[in-house]
Amino acid sequence: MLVVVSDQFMEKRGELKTENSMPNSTFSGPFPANTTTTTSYGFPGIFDMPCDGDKGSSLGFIHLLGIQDDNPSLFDLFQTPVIPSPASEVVNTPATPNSLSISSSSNEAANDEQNKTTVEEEDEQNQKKAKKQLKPKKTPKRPREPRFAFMTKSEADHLDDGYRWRKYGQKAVKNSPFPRSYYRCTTAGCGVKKRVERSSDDQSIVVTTYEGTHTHPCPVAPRGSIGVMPDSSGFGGIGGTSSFVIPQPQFQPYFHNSIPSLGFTNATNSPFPTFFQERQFYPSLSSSLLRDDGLLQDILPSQVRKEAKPE
DNA sequence: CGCATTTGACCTGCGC
DNA sequence: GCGCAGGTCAAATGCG
Repeated sequence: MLVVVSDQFMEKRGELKTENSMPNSTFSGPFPANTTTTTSYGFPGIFDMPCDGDKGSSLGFIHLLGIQDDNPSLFDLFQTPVIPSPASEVVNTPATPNSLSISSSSNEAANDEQNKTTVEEEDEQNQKKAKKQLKPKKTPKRPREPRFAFMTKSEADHLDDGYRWRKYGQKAVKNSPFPRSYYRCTTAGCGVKKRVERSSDDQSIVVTTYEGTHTHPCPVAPRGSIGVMPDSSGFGGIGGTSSFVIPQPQFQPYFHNSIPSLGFTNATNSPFPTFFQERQFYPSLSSSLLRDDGLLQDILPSQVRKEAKPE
């Protein structure tokens, strides 16, 4: 089971406070196949994610089971790109990029009280200060990149999505026994980041948040991913896969009335999740999905379903 | 040796 | 202003 959520939706709806407000448990499945779930964000939709639980690694592929069509929140928003307004985002940006020096001053003040420090310690502190000061000034607060947060049921924390990531940090998360890991795309010039953490409510659920958009093609075509499988059932052939095409967290007019092209998942920098594109390409699909209990079985060939859900 | 990961320190934003 | 928590940096370390 997987639920995808973009904070742009939430922000547009004014329901996103902080990322930590993500009510993980709200998204936890399984959802009955014919049930529309509305999250606390007012984000209705049903997604199904067959998982490769045996291998503990990851994901087979993503199913968009349906979106409540009479609710504008998701589908309409997907069709209506919500590019964060820099003006609104940067309104409160301090005009002083000197915060670093200010902070250094306070450090010096603090150091003044520590007259017992040895020469070595002072040198070390000076070196640290110098090192800090050598850092390029922090750029003014940037508008936050569009983000996708989604949950996957997996024993593996870091899912192979075809891109190469470097872990650059890990932090303990308040009210959660599990740390949050921070990854950055290793491709030069690509500033996409992602955070990975386990749900404190269900440790089998991994919450992954992507931020930014890849500026390059996927360097490694995920094995058996949606994009590379010849099976064009629309939801990708699967079977023993351990990776998938990660959604590209971007909202672009690209989707609006775009011409369906089944080549969209060719591991390129396609700006949007495959399954959302699918949704866009077949807008009538989910309507029927939601009105009957066909759902997955209506979408997928029986053979694929069998592979997807070996249980 | 080069690259990835770990981890403690630091920076920053936000709420009180 | 202060403290807290999230996010990032970068040196140290590990690994192939």
